Amino acid sequence: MNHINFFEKVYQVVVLIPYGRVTSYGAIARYLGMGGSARMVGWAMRASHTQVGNVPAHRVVNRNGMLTGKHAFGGPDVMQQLLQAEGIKVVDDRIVDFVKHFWDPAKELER
DNA sequence: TGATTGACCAACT
DNA sequence: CAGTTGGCCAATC
Repeated sequence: MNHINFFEKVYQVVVLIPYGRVTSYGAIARYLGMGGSARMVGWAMRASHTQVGNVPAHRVVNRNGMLTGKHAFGGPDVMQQLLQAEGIKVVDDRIVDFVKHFWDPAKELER
């Protein structure tokens, strides 16, 4: 029914990320059935933070758990601060125990 | 309108 | 092991 854009789909998934959890661009892209469009997820996120602000984009990082988009939050430390505020430890722009905090939409929402 | 870029990922060399 | 290339889709130049 809704002809939802790729961006809308990404937002829907990202907003469902629980507190203190993180996920990756590729995981979202795969969950949406776009495997290779991981870059678009990042593109959508960057747009989302400027447009809405309700999207916890700081909970979305790359596959290595590295805060690649930190600079898009208006400051190089904002994203790290937000994650640490949720109990996620960040060292050297990378999430500690990333796998432990990792939240896979295809696995949690899935099926 | 064609070419380039972009908060990525995986494979290949 | 590190650098390059291809792929995905959309937005910007």
